[in-house]
This record gives sequence, C-alpha cells and structure tokens, in this order.
Amino acid sequence: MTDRSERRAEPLSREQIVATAIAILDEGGADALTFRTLAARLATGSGAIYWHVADKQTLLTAATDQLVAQAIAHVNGGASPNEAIRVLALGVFDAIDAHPWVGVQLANDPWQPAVLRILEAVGAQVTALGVPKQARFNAATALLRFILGLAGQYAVGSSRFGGEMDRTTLLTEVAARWVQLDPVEHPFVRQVAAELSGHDDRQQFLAGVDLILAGIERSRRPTRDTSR
Amino acid sequence: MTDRSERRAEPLSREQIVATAIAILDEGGADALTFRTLAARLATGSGAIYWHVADKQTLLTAATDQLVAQAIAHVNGGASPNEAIRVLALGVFDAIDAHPWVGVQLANDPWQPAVLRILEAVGAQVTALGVPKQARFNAATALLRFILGLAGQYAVGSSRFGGEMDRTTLLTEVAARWVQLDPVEHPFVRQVAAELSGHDDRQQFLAGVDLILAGIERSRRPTRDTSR
DNA sequence: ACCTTTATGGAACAGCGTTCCATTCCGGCG
DNA sequence: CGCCGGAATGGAACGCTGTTCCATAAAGGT
Repeated sequence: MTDRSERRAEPLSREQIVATAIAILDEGGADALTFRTLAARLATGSGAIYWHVADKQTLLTAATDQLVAQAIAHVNGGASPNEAIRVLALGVFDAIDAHPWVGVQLANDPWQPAVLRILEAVGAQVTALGVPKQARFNAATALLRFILGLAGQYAVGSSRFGGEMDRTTLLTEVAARWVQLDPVEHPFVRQVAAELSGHDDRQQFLAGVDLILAGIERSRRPTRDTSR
Repeated sequence: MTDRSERRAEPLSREQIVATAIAILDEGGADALTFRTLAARLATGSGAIYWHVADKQTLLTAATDQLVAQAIAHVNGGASPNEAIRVLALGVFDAIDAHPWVGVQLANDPWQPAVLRILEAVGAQVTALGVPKQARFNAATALLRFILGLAGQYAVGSSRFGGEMDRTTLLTEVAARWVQLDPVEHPFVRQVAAELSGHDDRQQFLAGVDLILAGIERSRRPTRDTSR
C-alpha cells in the first residue's frame, strides 16, 4: 500500500510458527488452524508465513513430529522390551489424548516423520524381544497399525464434536446410539454398547497392545494351531 | 435467470447421486469429488443435490457404507471363525485396494455405519471363537483398529500421489527414501526398507491379522507370562 | 555507495462447501 | 375443472479456505 511500517522487532522463525500453530490447534482443534488465524496471532500477513513454511501440510507434519518426538523421547528405560513397548504405546496414546488433532494428522499421512519415529522405536523393541529378522517387519508394523488405528479412533472426538464435550460424555452418547440399533443386524454392537460408556480407553488400548504382544510371543514359540 | 427449461426427464435420487459420487471418486480420488463436478456429471446444479443429501460428509459416509457392505456381505461361510475373520479382513483390504478413498474415509470417521458393520462382523466371529464375554470387546476392537490402521496406510497412496502411480512404484520410492535416513537415528527403518519394495501388502496384512488371532487364542489359554 | 539477498505483509485469485431463492411441476382438494 | 401448497430443481451468491503475487523494506557483501 502507501506507507509501510518498519521491519518487525522479533523476526519470524519456523520454530515460532510451529509453536503458535500447536497452540491454536490445542485451543480450537484441527479446523481452527488457518493461515489467517495463524497470521493474526503472529501479527503478520499470511504471505510472510510461506517464507518459512512450504505449505499447510508441512506445518501440520512439523507440529505432529514435534509432539510425537516429545512423547516417545523418554522410552529407553531399562525395562523389558514388552514393558518398553507398553510405555511407548501409552506415550503416543497420551499425546493423542492431550492433542486430539495429532490423531487426525497421524492417521492421514502414514509416512510422515512422526510415524517413522514410532515405527523406529517399536522396531527397536521388537528386535530386542528376539523376534527373528524376517518376522520383525510384520510384528512392528502390526503394532504400528494398531496404534495408528487408535489415532483414527480419536480423530472424531475432536473434529466431529469440536472438543466441546469430554471423552466420557462422548462415549455415553455413542453407546446410547448403539443400543438403539437393530438387534437383528447388530447384535454384537448392541451387546457391547453397555461396556462402552463405563470403560477406560487407556486400559482397552493397553489390552490390545498386550494381545498383539502375546501373538508375537506365541508365534516365536509355535504350538499346534487347532484353528486352521 | 429469465427462462427456465422444463423439469428433468429422470428425477434425481439419493441412490443415483451416491452411485455417481462413487464413480467420480474411483476415477479421480478423494479430491476429485466436489459438489460442482458432481452436479456437472448429473447435469444439474449444486443446490439440487442438497435436497437429497444433507452435506458432503453424509455423501461420503453413504458411499463408503455401500462399498463396505458389499465387501463383507459374503463372509458367513461355514469355515472356522479364524478363517472367517481372515476372509472378512481381506474383504475390507481388497475394497480399500480397489477404492483407496474408502481408506481415507474409514480412517477419518470411526463411528460411521461402515465401521459399525465391520465391528459387528468381527464381533460375531470373535464370539464364535469362544472368547469369554468380557474379553470380546477388547479382542474385536483390537482387530478393528488394526484394520482401520491399514485404512490409514492406504489413504496416502491415492491422496498424496493422486493415483498416478501404482502401489509397487510407490513402495519402491518410499523404500528409496528410507535407505537414505540417518543410520544412527533410524537403524530399524533403514534395515527394513529392503523388504518394503519387494513385499506383498496383502500377505503382510494377513500376517498381522494372524498375529492378533494368535494373541487372542493365547489369552484364552493363558500360560505364565515371562515378560512382565 | 551500490546492488543482491532475505524477509515482510497485504491484496488478489481460484476453488471449495453451503445457502438462498426464483422457478417449475405434481398431486390432492374444493 | 381450477387452484394451490409443497416437492424438487438449478443457478447465483456468500463466506471461507490455501496459495500466489508483488511492492516494499532492511541487511549484507563488495
């Protein structure tokens, strides 16, 4: 335009932009982050952001990677591999629980750095478990897919209901919808609805991890398979 | 505007709209479907579609539900529960393989009818497996989450690369990127990259399912857990 | 002193989902 | 038979998005 104010006191930086993006996402969910709200919060124009960040996808990927990295940084305890995997999985779980938009992001781009980070950590523990080399990839990706499946599960809690209700009321509402389903077409879901409202997501998640761990252990010491 | 042509020969219907949406999605991927392209293909205006379909999310949910229903309709064979679960899982796998946008959709909304359908079918087989009542929910959702994790995995193959390359070249490209990673930070992923390009997604998926099935079976006949 | 590079921020653009509304037709009622 | 309310249509318009463009400004090298 006509006159232009002087250059900003504190210059923009990629770190600052990512941090502000995380703050907006935490406050308002996945939909709250736009380049305009971001620019407003940073007291700049949307164009300036593009000098530091290629596009929105890159920004989301960077934000996700940062939180996941924090979440799984403290895993290398001296515990057993099984226990390390539980700690690792719960770390990701808690990160998604605290920042539901991370779940959306993890589910939507399976080869982003954050996912690689999780796969790497899982793979290390699977290796430590003594799983033979050819089976490691399958075992690690099975665990990874289970964790990312959770990510999708949580995606809705924030995006669909806008973070306005907490997890318990959400589950109760879903359970209420499930009981009203057709008993002929959905007997199992109906039956299981009762457990839904009172259950603990964290515990259920851990049970799933243990199920896979049991499967890994069992496949390492094969017994006769009576089911085939 | 001034003059208005007569009413259309064949009236619109929800079924027709969903079918056309599926066709567009199959041809151009998730991004190809807009209410404008849809209206153009139906030879109408975007506004008319809203009389039959509430919004885009509803349309996507309906399209996904239809394909998933087809995919798992023929499962109730007389085979063993384990085998039925494999057939079921592979049915979903193949549906996502044939229509990658279904993967995106399944991953993004965990409580849509299509997901309920899968959970119901899985739950029925888990019940038939003889899993005790309290453990059924965990077992079924573990399988479900694994399948939905796959859904996310496939989401990118279509959305990021626009369906321009097939799965093999995509995997080769990912593998090539993985080998160039920092050996200190990503030893496992680097080591595993070699298996990635030559591997069979379907087989790996089935191996994961078997891993969980083994875990379910093992937890039904508990042995001493040496890992805790 | 100059000119290139880095950096900024606001305007502009194309496209999206959705809403609005004038219009058309059909079925039932007086 | 005439009419009229509501089902259905389709195109314009709205507000918003991610992204691009560009005039500007300071910093840095020579």
